[in-house]
Amino acid sequence: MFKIKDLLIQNGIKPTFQRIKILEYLQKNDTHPTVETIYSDLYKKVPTLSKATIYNTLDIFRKHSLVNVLTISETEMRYEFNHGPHHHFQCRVCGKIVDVEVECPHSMKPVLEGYILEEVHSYFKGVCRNCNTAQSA
Amino acid sequence: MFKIKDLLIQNGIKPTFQRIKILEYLQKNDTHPTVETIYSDLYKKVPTLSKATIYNTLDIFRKHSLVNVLTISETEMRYEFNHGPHHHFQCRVCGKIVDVEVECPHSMKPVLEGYILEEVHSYFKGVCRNCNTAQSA
DNA sequence: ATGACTGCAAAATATTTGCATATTC
DNA sequence: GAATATGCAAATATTTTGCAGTCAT
Repeated sequence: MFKIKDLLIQNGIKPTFQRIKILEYLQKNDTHPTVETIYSDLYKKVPTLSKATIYNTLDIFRKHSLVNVLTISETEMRYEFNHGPHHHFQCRVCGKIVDVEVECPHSMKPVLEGYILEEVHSYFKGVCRNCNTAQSA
Repeated sequence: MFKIKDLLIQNGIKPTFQRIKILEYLQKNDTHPTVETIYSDLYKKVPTLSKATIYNTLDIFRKHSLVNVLTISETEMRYEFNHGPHHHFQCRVCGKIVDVEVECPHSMKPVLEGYILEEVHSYFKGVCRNCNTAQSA
């Protein structure tokens, strides 16, 4: 029931109302939202919410690996609930970002001896099925 | 001798002094610079250069696939001369970005039927050899 | 009660735009 | 000479910061 709240406590993060709502939002929405989107959507339920709090909160979540930050967009950051390793595809037409499961060795280690590999990010761009079929029709 | 100039002409881009210098800079420097870095470095030789021109010029180059845009940094864009497909590694300590050759199938197609795949971006983060050995020493 | 969190507003940073001047062919 | 490119400065957009007031435990 209080999974999100417990998750915060487990990570040593004080479970305030705003933090719970923001993390809940990310868990429920796999849309990789911008800060602006999070703000607009949560504003309805949490009218006192400010963007500064969202930025601060996301930064804390990131440090605890509760959320991932995507740099896939060229103009602003996208955030997602951390539900394990996967990649992303952004549609050039509608702009939506979807998760992609890719089997990919990412065999960098043999190439770069002596390097410490900590993060692997991959993303793809193109046209999604919806926009593709819409154009063809 | 005028390879860069010819390259611009071939692409239907008017080869102005600024454009030649910017593209030359990117060809000679594989440091994946920011606009700020390009500006600081070129300012010495091209004192009249403005950042607006750099932004405009890079946008033109991008449209002609002469340069690639990297979103690997969370705060600003990085640019590189387009010398074929490869990936990137950014060091968490020194911030430098290096090219990485990775054999990776990126077998997304079987996963996302009906999608048009146009771009593949992959980047890695961690600690580079220099910073790694420096820390150990 | 106390220490941390929030919200506001201002600041900082990155990028884009409008327009007069300068440059290219 | 005509058209386009440049440079400046202002505008825009995103993210960060300082501080007074509020909230959770």
